[in-house]
Amino acid sequence: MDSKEENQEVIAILKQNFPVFHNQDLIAKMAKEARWFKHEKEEPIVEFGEYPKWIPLVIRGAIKISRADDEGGEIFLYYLYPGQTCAMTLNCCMVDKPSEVKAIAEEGTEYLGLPRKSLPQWMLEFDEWRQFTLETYNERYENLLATIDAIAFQKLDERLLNLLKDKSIAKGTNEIDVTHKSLAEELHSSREVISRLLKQLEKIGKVQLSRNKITVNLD
Amino acid sequence: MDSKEENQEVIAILKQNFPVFHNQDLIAKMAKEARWFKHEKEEPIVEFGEYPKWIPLVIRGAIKISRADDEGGEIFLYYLYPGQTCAMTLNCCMVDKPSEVKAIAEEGTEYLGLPRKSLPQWMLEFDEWRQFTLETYNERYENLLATIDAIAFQKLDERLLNLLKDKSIAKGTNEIDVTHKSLAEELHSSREVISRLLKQLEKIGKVQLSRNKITVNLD
DNA sequence: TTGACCATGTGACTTTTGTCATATTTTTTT
DNA sequence: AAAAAAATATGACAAAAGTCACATGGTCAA
Repeated sequence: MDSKEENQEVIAILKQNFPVFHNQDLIAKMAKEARWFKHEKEEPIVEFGEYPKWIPLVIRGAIKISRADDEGGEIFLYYLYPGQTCAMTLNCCMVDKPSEVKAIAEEGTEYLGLPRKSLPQWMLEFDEWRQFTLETYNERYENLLATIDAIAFQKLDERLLNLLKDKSIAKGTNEIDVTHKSLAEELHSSREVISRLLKQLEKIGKVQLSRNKITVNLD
Repeated sequence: MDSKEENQEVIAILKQNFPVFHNQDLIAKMAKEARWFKHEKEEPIVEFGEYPKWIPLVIRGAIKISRADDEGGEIFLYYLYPGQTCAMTLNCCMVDKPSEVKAIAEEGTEYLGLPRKSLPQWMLEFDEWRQFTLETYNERYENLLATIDAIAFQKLDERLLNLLKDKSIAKGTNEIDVTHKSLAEELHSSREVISRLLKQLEKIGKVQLSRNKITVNLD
């Protein structure tokens, strides 16, 4: 396939996953300057403190965004799904500052990376791009508020069940491959506690447990 | 004082508090269209679910932003100080949606309200305004991350002390007029627990307690 | 000044969560 | 196959935070 055909395909994929964009000129520029990224499951995409150079337009899979503290503590924030991008990265790219969050591919994930140097120009030139930027900020702001609600107002068992439901959505199946240990890390809790709560959830029929796998009952 | 002189004064105050803005044209438009707001201590500025019509450029005092859940629960998010504006309001005004947070004057507070209808035009016209918008989003995003860090990683006594220090900064004095009850609400805890923790903090010399007043020792 | 209403203090107890120790089972490595 | 590593289970206990009950003392209005 020659480069022109390839470009046509990128444009098609962009249009399919980001129907927000209509402006042909903008779409052409995005397709032309974008680089294609693939990440395997569990692969780190952006580390805490790293300077992102590409804004990810998610095409397939899900990206897990989480926050880390000084002593290896971690807490899950939210997922990025196809059709979305990351406000944090957007911001980092606009002002060239290090990321305050960590991004990991939750599943096999593909995204189009837009180079940061193009942003200022697009910001000036395209109303659609400004609109997209604002909506992205807005969505992430809401995600963070939802996270705060969860930590401040919910008990651990409730948060655990919600996390499992989130993962089920992120993976597109109710069979989730996780260990109790990794769940504990994402909720900033301890393995034993999570094991116990999972047992309780199993007892009341919300989940089924097996080794390295949890099946969520979506009602 | 005639309206032209008054306008000159607004311009001076704007420049003084928001040195980010240099563009005379933008400053003139802001001054012309802004409305002046004053709020007494404890006065509500924006309720949860309300549609804000004015973007506040804080001139004096401090605005407390907090989040509420369905059952009257509440949690403090952050303060807005002179020279700042509210990303949430900015967003609400851009897309005309209800506020997801609550704003209350922590002290006697004054701000310039910019009418939402002017935003789209300024966004197109002024590079400085775009820049200011982005920086505002960025700051609020960082505030929320800091809040999440606090709730997820810190214990209640640490959060309590930090809240008192924040208030001390917001009020510009280390003598704070608060009741244990209101502190408990802001931290989404209970009055008795806060009373006990305050006693402990007093014992180790971090604060002095008296009725309706707490003196913070800043070291 | 008397009673109503706050704000605060405190003991006793519960719930939730975290920690430690130890056991069992499965998987992987050698 | 034996040893090591990883995942899970579980009891006992500790710490953090929440709840209930009740006491005390200040403030303010009638």
